Amino acid sequence: MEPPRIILHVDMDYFFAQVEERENPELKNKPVIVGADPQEGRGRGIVNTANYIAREYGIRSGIPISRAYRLCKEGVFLQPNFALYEKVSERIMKILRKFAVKFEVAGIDEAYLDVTGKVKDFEEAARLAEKIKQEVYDKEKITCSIGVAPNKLVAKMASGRKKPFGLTVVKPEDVKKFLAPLDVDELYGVGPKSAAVLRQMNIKTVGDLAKADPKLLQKVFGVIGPRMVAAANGIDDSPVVEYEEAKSIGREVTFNEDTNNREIILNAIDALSKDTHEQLTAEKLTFKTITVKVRYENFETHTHARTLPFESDRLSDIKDVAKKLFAEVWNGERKVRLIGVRVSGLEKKTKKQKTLADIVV
DNA sequence: TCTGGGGTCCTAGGACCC
DNA sequence: TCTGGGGTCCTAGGACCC
Repeated sequence: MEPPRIILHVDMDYFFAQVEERENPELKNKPVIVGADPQEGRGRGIVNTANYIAREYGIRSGIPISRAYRLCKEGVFLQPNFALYEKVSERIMKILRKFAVKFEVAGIDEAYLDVTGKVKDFEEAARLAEKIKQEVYDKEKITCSIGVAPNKLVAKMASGRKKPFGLTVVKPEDVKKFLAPLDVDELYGVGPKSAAVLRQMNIKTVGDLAKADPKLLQKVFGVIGPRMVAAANGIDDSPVVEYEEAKSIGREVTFNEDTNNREIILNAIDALSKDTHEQLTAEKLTFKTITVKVRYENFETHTHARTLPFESDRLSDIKDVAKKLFAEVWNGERKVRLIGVRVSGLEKKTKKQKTLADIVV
């Protein structure tokens, strides 16, 4: 028998708002909401993070900023300062990395650490997790919560159980009884749509899902059906991986007001193409496929894509094709809420690729 | 109540090739 | 005279995650 892996999931507590509190301690006793500009209740967009005081008003990540404003007019509403959060995040990741045998960044405020072999058992892992929490706090004055478990899935589910500055350890023999009472929509990978279908099948808790017939779920959900049953049983072999190449890069904007002004939309496509191209250049990547995304005022969303007969690194290819694609789908009248540009079919740049694009054009 | 912006993975149909 | 089977690429849409 293989010894169990020991995986930590580190999750910064209410990260964006906590960084803002650290920069400006006066915020600590106030409801702080980081997200889109509320514009006195007319603003678009959503709440990114709210501190615990704001949560007492019913404010949560993901709710419309206009609703958050109505719930708490006296709150401190801040627009996200991503450059700052990224700097803080990088420093914290550097601290975390040195404790791990294998290390994986999972977004700006989360990471997985595989510490198998570095600690002898889950008791020692728990002591290590406490040490990590303390060091992050001492050096960066940011609290985080940690889940310790035999795999990433359970570690992730565990880190959110006690917050803030919490630690939850789930030993291999306790995995099933840890998961079973949770509501089915709390399982990683089960969103609102799947949860609604599961509830109709009378599968309400993760324990119910663990006992369900994988064949039946495969009929209803396809390949993710049996995977959901495995997850409900706490089974997850996915490794902690250091880094993976991006498969696509893109930018999108929601307009302040829905618009059918061609010039405004085309200017936005120019700007989005330029931003996308800058990242592409920075990462020395070429692309083959350009995709335009259009969302109308009723939230109806369409994508339209074209693949080039060659690998390109040129901004003009993104702009020209994106505009052409947009012209092909837009009737010139419908009001547009969001426009997006994305490139995929990415390859690391090599010397010789350039010539092919030059021959074709 | 009115729904951001960055992504990933899966499905399904059609074109095309052997 | 009724029209295989497998594989890959492309496109569009949808669920999900942070």
